[in-house]
Amino acid sequence: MHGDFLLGKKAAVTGKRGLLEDLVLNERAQLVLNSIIENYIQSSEPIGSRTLSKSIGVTLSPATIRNIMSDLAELGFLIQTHTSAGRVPTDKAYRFYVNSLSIPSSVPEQIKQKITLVSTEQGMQVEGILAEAVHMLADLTQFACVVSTPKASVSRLQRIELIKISEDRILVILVTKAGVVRDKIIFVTDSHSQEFLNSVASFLNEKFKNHSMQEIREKIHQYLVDDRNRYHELLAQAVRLGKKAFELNNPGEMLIDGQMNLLLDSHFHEQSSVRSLMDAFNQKSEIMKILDDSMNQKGVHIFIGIENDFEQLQGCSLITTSYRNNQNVLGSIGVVGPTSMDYKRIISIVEYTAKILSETITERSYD
Amino acid sequence: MHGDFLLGKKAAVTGKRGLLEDLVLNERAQLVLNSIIENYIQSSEPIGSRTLSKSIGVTLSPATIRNIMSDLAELGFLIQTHTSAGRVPTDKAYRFYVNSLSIPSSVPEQIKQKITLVSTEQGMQVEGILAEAVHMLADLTQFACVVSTPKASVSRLQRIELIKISEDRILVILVTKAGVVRDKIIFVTDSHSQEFLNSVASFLNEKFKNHSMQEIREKIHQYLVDDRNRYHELLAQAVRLGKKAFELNNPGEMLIDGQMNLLLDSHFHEQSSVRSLMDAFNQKSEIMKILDDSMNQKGVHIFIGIENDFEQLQGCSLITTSYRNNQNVLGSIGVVGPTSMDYKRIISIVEYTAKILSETITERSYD
DNA sequence: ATTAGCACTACCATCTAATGAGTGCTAAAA
DNA sequence: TTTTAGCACTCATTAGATGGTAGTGCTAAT
Repeated sequence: MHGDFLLGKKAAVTGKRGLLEDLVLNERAQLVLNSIIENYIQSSEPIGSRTLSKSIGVTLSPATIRNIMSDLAELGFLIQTHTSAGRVPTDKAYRFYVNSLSIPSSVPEQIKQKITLVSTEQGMQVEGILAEAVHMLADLTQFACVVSTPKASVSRLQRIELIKISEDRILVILVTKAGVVRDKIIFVTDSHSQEFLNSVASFLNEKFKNHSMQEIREKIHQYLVDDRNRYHELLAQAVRLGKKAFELNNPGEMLIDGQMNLLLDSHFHEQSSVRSLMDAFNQKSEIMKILDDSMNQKGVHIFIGIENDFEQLQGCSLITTSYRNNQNVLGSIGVVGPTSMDYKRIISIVEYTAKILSETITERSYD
Repeated sequence: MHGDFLLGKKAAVTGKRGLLEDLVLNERAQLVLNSIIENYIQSSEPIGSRTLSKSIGVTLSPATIRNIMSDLAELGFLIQTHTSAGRVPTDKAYRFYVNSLSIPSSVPEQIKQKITLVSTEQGMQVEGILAEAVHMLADLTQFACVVSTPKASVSRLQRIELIKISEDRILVILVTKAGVVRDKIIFVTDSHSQEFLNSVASFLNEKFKNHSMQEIREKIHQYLVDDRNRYHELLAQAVRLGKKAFELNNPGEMLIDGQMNLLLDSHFHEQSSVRSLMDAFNQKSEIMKILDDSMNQKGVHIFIGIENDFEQLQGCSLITTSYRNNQNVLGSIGVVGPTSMDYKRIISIVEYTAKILSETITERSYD
């Protein structure tokens, strides 16, 4: 309870780091900081000492709060837009705040009811379900939302079909266990009859059903290097066509929804930042990278402002988590919003949405 | 020839000052009007008599121009934002202007080079090509662009595949001649072996290949009402499954790109109009209707502001045209921008893009 | 250690010209 | 009769000036 001014002193002594690890001081400073953050999340306006002294639970005079704020500012948790303005939390502050959110807050029943995927009823495919999920998420959060489609490499084969289109073109249709249908055209130098393609397809189906694309590619590679297989006509052709058919050519798609929400959001009304942000969405690759990374780790991932490696996203925060079926992690879904978003709320919504999405997709999986 | 000299006609009818009835003056009024429009398209700022007197080719004093402008205003071609402001063209003026563009202006070589669809190289499908086309169009025009995917009803069957997913689910894959692959799941009450499904599929393929979906649906209907077919086991099942498989369940999709362009466009910076415009895009159905209509008529279609039946689009202009393969008109592609868009330029770009798109898709068609 | 008081800062909304681009009208010139 | 010059007028936009307000930092008293 005592030693409030130790805040600054201790900061100096400990090199401004051990400060908030100190229990006593920590509690009050933390209270003030969290209070500022939550106020700011609500109002989006700089918080002054007077305002805070009223809204905060404990009775602290504005002057006291000013002292604490001053220290917090010195530690880089708060900044002022100008000399006589209130304080605004920095990215560092949000990080601190988010870390302190130990118990994941539950989603209000009212919101839960909104998070349902109706697409199941129709004969809709995975892509459609994802589109619906990301749309719903955008609607609920009023931010931009992204979802990566299931990675081809991890998904396992349900069925392959080869359809002769012309003398040199074959349409390949891959159906994965996760319920994704992919089609692409491969070009061949020598013509095959549809009957022959059928036997190749059934050979491939037999050999590779239930294997992941990654595995299949590896096995095909083995066949290819094994010289003995040359003399088995069907096998040789199957391997040759299979190589092309399973070649990784779909780089993993990403669906975006709610970009407008950001444009209409007051936090992004500085023209320049909006432009580059939209470019970031158009480019896709960088955001894909983030989604891919978050696929491989459990739980919710939070990237706040400057923490983003991708420069154009350094003005926003990202909240992502993975979705899965009962077998594999398939992809990630996430929200892109201002750094001053309501983390508690958004995190819980993203989490819950991913859960529902996972359940829905599991239902639809072909196992 | 649209020689509708609205100007002259109306002037004659109203006996307006005798000024604009005269052919010579008429020409001059037209010159002034077109000059105002083209100036405004460039600058987006109200055009005053002094400015115009300088920029216009003919030497006319500001005072004279004021007189002409005053008349044009009275005829509803121009309005003033406030008493002492310059004049701004109305929708009626744009319509007049567009009608007077008799010779379709050609696309500059520089732009032509930009309008190429690279997707052909990869084994990309029609949907991908459309996405690329609409993206390119959005990039080039800096407006929002839409394209409708090929209508299922007119496209002809290349191949159908039935894949057993579970006891009660069958994955149907339809490949059309236009190169579109559609998949959907149908639910059945009694289980079939994959072998049986194969025979059903090959039966359907044999019977219906090259027929349009519309025709197929009709034929199936005939089979259904013909009682005799009940006793042919395969036929009966084929018809039953075929009915579900060919059921029109994809309402025709639409791809949108470049919505942001509108949001960043100064003409749409009044919050309210932006909102409703974006809602219009989200709704899709109304815009689809416009695209569908324009599919059935040749050439480029232009809808200026108030001419749009759809209220939320009455603040913009639409320019659409159809694309096709060598057999059928497949869909439409279009641009949505401010009424003050550079019609000459946009029209020619839309036209040329559709041409390239048609060529690309024709190449990829399975004929 | 906390707080009250005070001087100070900077933003913000409001008001007031001053400016300037534009008009309409009239009367003179072509 | 048509065109133009001239003039009075309108109204948006801009730049200063002003008072109010929300905030700070510092100091001295509690």
